[in-house]
Amino acid sequence: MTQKPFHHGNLRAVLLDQAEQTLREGGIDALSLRELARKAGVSHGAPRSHFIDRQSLLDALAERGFNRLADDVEAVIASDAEGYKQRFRAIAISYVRFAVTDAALLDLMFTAKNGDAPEGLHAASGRLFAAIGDLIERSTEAGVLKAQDPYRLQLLFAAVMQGIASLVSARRISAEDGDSLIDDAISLLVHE
Amino acid sequence: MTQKPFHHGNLRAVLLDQAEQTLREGGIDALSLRELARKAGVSHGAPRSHFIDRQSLLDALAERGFNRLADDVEAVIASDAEGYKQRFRAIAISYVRFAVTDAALLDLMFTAKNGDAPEGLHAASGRLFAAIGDLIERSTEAGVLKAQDPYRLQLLFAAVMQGIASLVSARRISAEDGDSLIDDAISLLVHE
DNA sequence: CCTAGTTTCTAGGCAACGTCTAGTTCGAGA
DNA sequence: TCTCGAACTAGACGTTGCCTAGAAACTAGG
Repeated sequence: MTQKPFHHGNLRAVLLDQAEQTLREGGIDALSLRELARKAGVSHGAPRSHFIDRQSLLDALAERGFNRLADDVEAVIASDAEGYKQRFRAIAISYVRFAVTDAALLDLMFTAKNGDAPEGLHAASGRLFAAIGDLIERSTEAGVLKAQDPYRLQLLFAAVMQGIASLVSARRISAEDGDSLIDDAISLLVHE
Repeated sequence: MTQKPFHHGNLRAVLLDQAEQTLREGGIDALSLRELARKAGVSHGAPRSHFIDRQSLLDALAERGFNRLADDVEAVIASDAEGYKQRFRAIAISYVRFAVTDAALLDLMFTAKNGDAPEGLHAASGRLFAAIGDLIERSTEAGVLKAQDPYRLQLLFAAVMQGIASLVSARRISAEDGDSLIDDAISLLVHE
């Protein structure tokens, strides 16, 4: 019978995983540091060694979310197999799927904190937008975009995705309608 | 010297106004029922007569938000003076301005509660989307829209606005960039 | 191997909050 | 005028985030 070691050794990662799960099941109101500690089998003060604040935990969660989304987008871009239109579509679908399965986390990611975001979070969100910008740039060179200014188009694409995700996440439209909207939007933005 | 009456008489409205103000200044984390009661000069249990829950207060706030936005949109539609493009633009600008000044409230409005929303809230959000749908319909008859299915176009327009508002509200883009994005988006959707 | 220093975790305490309940005050209708 | 329900008070309970002192365990440098 192995006895519980004093040092957990992996607490930070465990807390983040559990927090993400809780966020998925019960939303942000269900997320409490003490409850997280309880589930991890540590004392209520233990999380403080890894997250000075509740907000600091939320920031770390948002950062992970951005990185996961950026990974998806970069993977799509890296797969040169399909055409540009298909790649835009794949990105948008990833985005909406994320919005469906992790609505509360997406909220967290796009809720402006008072003042400024910590460095890691800012970098992670930058990764996502840079990846989108990259695809836009390549598409511009390929001449398949219906607009001129790449930066503004990048913002517009991000806005459309974020908007669809927001409506789906708020249950205002179904995930299927979300997919239809993606097709509509991409048809307006990209010709192939 | 008039003595403080036992019955406040207007407590519900006062609480809502103060809550909206607090939301504007400190975000949702700064919103507490007890603090609201303190500012209103009533006991900490008084709000319970009007809002059984904290969530019930938030729902009421979201409902007011939707109604205010719907009022704006309906007012724009009612003013037949300008062309359709200008009216779409005016609506979108109202939307983004709302997102800037009441970011936390907009978050509240588009955050899916677990389960279903109360009747009043659902009706209020329906008003907003119906108003937008109305303008879309009229524009379709006038033949100034670049897409076919009115319902999907309504959703797309809503998604674009919500997306721009979301990015602005999250401070990811400036309000000025938001206005530029509106022009870009409307150019794609409407010709005149 | 051992020891000093640092990180991780425990344990206890504090103020604030949401919620519940019993009882009080007021106003409006029979 | 009486009654009854709505609005409000006051006190309590459990939970939370945050703080602090100190114990435990890992990590280097000798």
